[in-house]
Amino acid sequence: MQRVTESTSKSRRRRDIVRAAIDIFAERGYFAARMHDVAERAGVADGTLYLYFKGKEDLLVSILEGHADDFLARARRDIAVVDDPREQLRRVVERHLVSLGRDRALAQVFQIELRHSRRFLRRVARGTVAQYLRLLVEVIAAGSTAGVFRADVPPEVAARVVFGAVDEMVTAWVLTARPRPLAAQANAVLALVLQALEPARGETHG
Amino acid sequence: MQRVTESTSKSRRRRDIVRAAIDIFAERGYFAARMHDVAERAGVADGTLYLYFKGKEDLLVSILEGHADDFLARARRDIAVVDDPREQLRRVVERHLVSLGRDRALAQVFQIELRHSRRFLRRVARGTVAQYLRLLVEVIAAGSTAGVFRADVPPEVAARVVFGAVDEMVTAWVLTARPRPLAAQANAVLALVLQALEPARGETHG
Amino acid sequence: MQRVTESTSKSRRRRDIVRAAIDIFAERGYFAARMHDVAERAGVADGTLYLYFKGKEDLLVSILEGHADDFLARARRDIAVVDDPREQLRRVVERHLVSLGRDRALAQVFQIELRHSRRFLRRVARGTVAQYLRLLVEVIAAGSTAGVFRADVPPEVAARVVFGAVDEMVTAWVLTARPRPLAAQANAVLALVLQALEPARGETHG
Amino acid sequence: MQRVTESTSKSRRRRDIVRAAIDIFAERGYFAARMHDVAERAGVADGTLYLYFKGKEDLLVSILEGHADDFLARARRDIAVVDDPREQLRRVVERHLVSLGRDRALAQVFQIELRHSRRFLRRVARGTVAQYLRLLVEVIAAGSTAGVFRADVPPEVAARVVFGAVDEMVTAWVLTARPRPLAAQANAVLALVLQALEPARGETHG
DNA sequence: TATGAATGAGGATTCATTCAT
DNA sequence: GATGAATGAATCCTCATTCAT
Repeated sequence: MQRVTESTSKSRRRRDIVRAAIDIFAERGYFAARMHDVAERAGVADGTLYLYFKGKEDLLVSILEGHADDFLARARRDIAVVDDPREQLRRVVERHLVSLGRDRALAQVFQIELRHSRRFLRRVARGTVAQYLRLLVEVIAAGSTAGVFRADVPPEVAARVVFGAVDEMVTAWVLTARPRPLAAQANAVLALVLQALEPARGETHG
Repeated sequence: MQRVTESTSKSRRRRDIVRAAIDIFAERGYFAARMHDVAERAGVADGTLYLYFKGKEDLLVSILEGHADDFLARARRDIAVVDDPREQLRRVVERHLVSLGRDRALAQVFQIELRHSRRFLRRVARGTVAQYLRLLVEVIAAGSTAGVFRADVPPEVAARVVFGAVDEMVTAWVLTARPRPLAAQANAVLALVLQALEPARGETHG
Repeated sequence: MQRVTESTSKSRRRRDIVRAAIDIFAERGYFAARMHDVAERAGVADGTLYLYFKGKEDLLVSILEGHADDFLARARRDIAVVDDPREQLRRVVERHLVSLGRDRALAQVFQIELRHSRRFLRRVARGTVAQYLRLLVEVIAAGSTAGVFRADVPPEVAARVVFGAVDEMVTAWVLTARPRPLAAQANAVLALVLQALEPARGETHG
Repeated sequence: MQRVTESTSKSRRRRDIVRAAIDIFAERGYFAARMHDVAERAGVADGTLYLYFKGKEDLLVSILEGHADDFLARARRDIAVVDDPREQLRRVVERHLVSLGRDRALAQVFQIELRHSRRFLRRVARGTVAQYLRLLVEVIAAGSTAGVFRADVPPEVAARVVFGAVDEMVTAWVLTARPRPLAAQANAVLALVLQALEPARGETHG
């Protein structure tokens, strides 16, 4: 039992630190943020941060990894519970908008801080975004095969277009002073995205 | 006559510095780039940079403004020479891809360095991107009125979706080690974007 | 009986820690050495070190005291068992070289780590070295009286010259990658030292 | 002319910084010394130190090199002007004691700060001290050949014994609160050293 | 205009030590 | 006694910018 308590207290503290980092990074930006601020917000001493993370950069990466895995897992589950690729796409896009739409500070870190340099942008692009794109490619390819999505555009390009459209909505939302809920825009985006993927009007399946 | 020469030499030097800055920022990233590196590449002394620009940040902003205005002017001209909104959209998107596709260092600065912080991202979003979006909104709205574009989605959302899609293509290209020409992807993106904007199948104009 | 056991186990653990400290200090140097390393090498927890020593500095001082007293006691015994001051000097110098020559890590701590700052150098100089010098002064003064050592040089200076010569041999040995046994140089050093102390050629004891 | 002025002012500033470093290192010790203190003492800004030296360690090494080269050059000249190896040795030892004896702060840096770690001790041992020992070996070997120094002890050992003896005098002087002039001890040390090197009583040359 | 030497603010990180368990 | 997680003080160095020449 003691181990459970220890373990719980340890991961709780870790979570506290990550939360503090998200908020501080979102408030001041990654570069302007001082580790001391993060420690203070988390209610620990400066040195304690280094018992849980290798350094400032590791803290930023941990934010990414901690949330990206979770998002991807949920998105995969979304896909698993329905068959229609159009419905799958709808759910994934909604998940994307809802996930970030409910934590603005986290969204700021994802849309801005995690892309502050080529190195980081690349890390995100090759990690989370790459996995996300693979998911979209699968859905779109399946839709093409099933005849509900067009087949005349490479699914990789289509997936990237979908991602870019949604990602841009999130970025715009993050930059807006007093935005409407992000998820409120889901329907409009989906209307466009789903129509973009429809089989060409004359296109016949088979 | 001398004034002309001086003036010419002056603007030549300015251009040299901006070019050096683009290359250095692209190579090392904005933060890692040192003003000394820029001065050296431009073949001037450190202090000379400050005769032409207020500082490092101004140098970055100048890159944006120097190229954005030009791009926007050309895009407006593109629109002026044809009537069909679909063709207008096609030309603007192509212009976007071609403009950045022919100067990779510049594209890196646009897609990465100019977005390294919320402050800069916002500046771009409220400046160049805002104007670009207005252009797209005009085209899309005109298309809706003309019945060649759907009217059931706010043109602001549609414009942002188009921009996000194209922007994502550019970013992906910038991050690719040995990419195919950026413009080669124009047709696929346009096929998706144009279909996304088509009037809904049952939709009637008027 | 239990007290004996406890006490034994206690001093054993103390010895383990000192040994670990000697080795770690010799390997990494006093400053680079971390208390955590010492604890790990000794097989105890970090906090345990502080049950036996006041701190890092105390650990270093303990190395000095633990071995210096022993060395001085043995040197005094060496002197006690022979009468000829020349033989006494020979034995003390040999003892010096043999003592450090058989524990290279210890020698490194004595020759280097214990002198890393003026404060420490002074501590050694006023403690162990001062006692050692007194011993040499006694021997040399006795030799002068007995007419076997010169009397025209202050015994304090002579003692310091002897110490300096031997100390330098040890330091050189400590810095050599694959040295010959330190004691192998005893004869050459002694030949020089003993001749240095001989009565001047024309000098008569009177 | 301007270049001369520039160059002069530059090397003057360099000298000022080195002087400040010697004094600060001697006062507080290398580790306790803060670069800010050195800058303040030298009358320059913190950053200026880094225009002349790579860092704190380079500053320490520069003290060594700046003075060691000079000392060695002078010692070589001392040797060149007399023929008798005994007189040569006398002059070198006197030079050693006088050089350090006239700048106590410098002597502290040489005897203590430059030996604060195995790395530094080794650097000194392989650099300046090694060259110094070579010098002594030459003198001693020449003396052996000439029959004025004993030949039954390796000149390398003899040189090291001489160095050790003198070095220890300097260290003791550095540690003394209100010492007599260091050079005052030259004669006593030389009396010992020179007698140590005399040909063995029965030894015949050739 | 051009130069480039000088300036000085600013923060991540380490690790000896403590003390609640 | 033993543990080891938590503490927090303390500083070197970089580099954008200035300004005397």
